[in-house]
Amino acid sequence: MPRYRWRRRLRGTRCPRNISGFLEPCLLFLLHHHPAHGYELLDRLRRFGFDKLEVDPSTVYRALRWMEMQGLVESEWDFKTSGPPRRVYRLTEEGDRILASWVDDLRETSRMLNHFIKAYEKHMEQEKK
Amino acid sequence: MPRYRWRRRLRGTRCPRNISGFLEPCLLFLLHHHPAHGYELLDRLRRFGFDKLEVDPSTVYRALRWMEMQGLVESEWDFKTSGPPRRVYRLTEEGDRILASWVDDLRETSRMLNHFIKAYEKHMEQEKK
DNA sequence: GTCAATATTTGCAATTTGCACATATATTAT
DNA sequence: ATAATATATGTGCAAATTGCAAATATTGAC
Repeated sequence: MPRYRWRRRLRGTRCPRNISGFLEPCLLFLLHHHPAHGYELLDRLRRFGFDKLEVDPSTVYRALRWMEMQGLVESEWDFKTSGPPRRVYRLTEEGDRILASWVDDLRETSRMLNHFIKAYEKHMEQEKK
Repeated sequence: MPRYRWRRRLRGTRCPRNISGFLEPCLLFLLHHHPAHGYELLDRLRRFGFDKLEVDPSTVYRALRWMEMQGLVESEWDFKTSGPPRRVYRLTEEGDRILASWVDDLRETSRMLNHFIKAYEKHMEQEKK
C-alpha cells in the first residue's frame, strides 16, 4: 500500500502533478538560449515557473547525463571559472529536433488535461441548475 | 540506464505524457455522473479522450481499490446482471471534496505546462527574425 | 464443446523519483 | 587558522509507480 507522493498536500496549497518527460524538454529549451551548466539550469528552472514543483538536483543532473548519452546535448568541463569545475552543456542539432517533437507531445498532453478540466467545469455548472 | 517508456515514439505519432495523479480525478469525475464498475469506467475513460494514452486495466482497478481505502469511493458487488459479478463504485462526499481540490491541482499543472509551451513558441518566433 | 466478450485481480519486473549523503572548490565570517 | 556557507556534481538506495502477462470466472454465440 504505497503512500503516493503527489497526494501529500497541506490544506490550502496547490500540488501540481509531475508530468513524465517534462523536465527534459524544459532543459533543452533553456539550453536553446545558450550553453549552461547543471547548477545554473537548476536555478533557471526554479525561476521559470517551477517554484511550486520542487526540482531535485539529482533529477536534473541525471536527465542531462542521459540526454548526452542520447546525443541531444554535449558537454565540456569548465575549469576557468572560480569555484568547483562545471560541466557545461550545449544543445546539439539532434537535441533541437527532438525538442520540437517533445513540445508536440506536450501540446497533446495539454489538450488532454484541458479537455478534462473543461468537462469538469461544464458538468459542475450544470449541477448547480 | 533506463529505457524511458515515454520516449518510445513512432515517427509522426504524438506521445502524450503521463501525469501522475491524473487517472484518479478522472475516475472520480466519471463516478460523479453515476455509479459504475471498473470495466465500464475503463471503457468510458478511453472514449473520453485517452485514446492516445492507453489505459491499462490493472491501473484502473488498483486506483479504484486505493481510493476506496481512502474513503473517496464505496463499492458493492452486483450479481444480478449477466456475466461475471461487477464491483460497482459510487462517489462519497469525501471523494467529491477531494475531486475539487485535485482539479485545482490539475489547473496548476496546466498553467505550468502552458507557460512552457507559450515560452517555447515565443522564443522560436523570435529566432526566425 | 469451444471461442469470444465481459469482469476483476494478482505477480513481477522495470521504470522513475525522492532523499540523504559524499565530494570538492572558493569565499566570507569569526 | 578554521569554521561556515555557497557553489557544483554526482552516487546509492529505498520507495513509488507502471506495464505486461497471466489467472480466474461467468455468460452467450456458434
